[in-house]
Amino acid sequence: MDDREKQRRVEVFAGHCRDRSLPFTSQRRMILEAVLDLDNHPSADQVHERVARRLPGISRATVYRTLETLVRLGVITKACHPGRVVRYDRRTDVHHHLICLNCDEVADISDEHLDAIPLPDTSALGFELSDHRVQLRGICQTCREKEEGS
Amino acid sequence: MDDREKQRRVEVFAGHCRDRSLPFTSQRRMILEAVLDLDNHPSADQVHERVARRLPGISRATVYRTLETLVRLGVITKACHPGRVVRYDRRTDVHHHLICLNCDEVADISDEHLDAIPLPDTSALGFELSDHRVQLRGICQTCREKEEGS
DNA sequence: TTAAGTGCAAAAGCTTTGCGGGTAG
DNA sequence: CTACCCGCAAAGCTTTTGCACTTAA
Repeated sequence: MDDREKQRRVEVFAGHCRDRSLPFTSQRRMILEAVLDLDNHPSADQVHERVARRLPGISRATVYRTLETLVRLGVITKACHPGRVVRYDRRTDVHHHLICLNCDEVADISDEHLDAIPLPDTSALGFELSDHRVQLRGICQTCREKEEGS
Repeated sequence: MDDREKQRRVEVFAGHCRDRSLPFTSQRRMILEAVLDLDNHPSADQVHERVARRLPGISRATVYRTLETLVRLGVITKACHPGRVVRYDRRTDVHHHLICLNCDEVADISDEHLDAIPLPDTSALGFELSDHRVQLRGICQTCREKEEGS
């Protein structure tokens, strides 16, 4: 992500903080910047590792708490995947995922046809629909190469 | 799931065991039956709790190991969701999920239009596509009622 | 000033692993 | 017989929580 877009996203977060009278701390800013730098749907620990390069004393607890705050404010999202750790996604727009059923990795993919599919009416179920994601499930290149090698 | 369908699924698993010379133990059969009984994308611990009703001595380790075996054989699947525990899905056919962004719960939904959407060509990315799922994201009825109440 | 955030350390929750004994085929 | 599974307990990871101190506004 280029610096201009990153700066814009940080400003959006700063605005949310002002609106809600929440302190805009340097830790929070750096945690958001770290998520925006990472394009691999990082776990909290991977975010912590990256932030710690710039701010060596930062606590894991702060990273865990801040990531949940960012999700609650809608600044970032959680990625849906089959694994056992929470993973975050810097993207908040409609996009889709390639999911490897062998290693559980998630990669982004954009496709305008998938963006435009007609969604069913879920109001009868009491479900308030906001948006959608398509998961394309299969085997990633890395895992295929490993299988061939073995 | 009705008993006939359950019986059929158990037979499919028994066949896989015969093909691969794997022991078809009573623990394995009861663990599969428990997953087939549960329609809420249960965690390993929820499966363990249900199996333990019929087989009080069963170990958590056996449940964890057996669920992974069932996934590897393609008898059940893992559900993709935003939470921090692994959750299993008795369904192996194409279907879709309602995902609550508030409580992370997953509910099944079937829709023939979503089943039939055109999938992009991922071969250029080295990704071998097998199938797809659509995640419909929003707020579930339970969470909406809680919000109104507060 | 003060409400909220931060760091630390301990606790809690989920999952995996090593091992001795048991069992399906 | 023999390879594989089972139960147990301990270890390993990820995430949450309580508390004293610090800080943004």
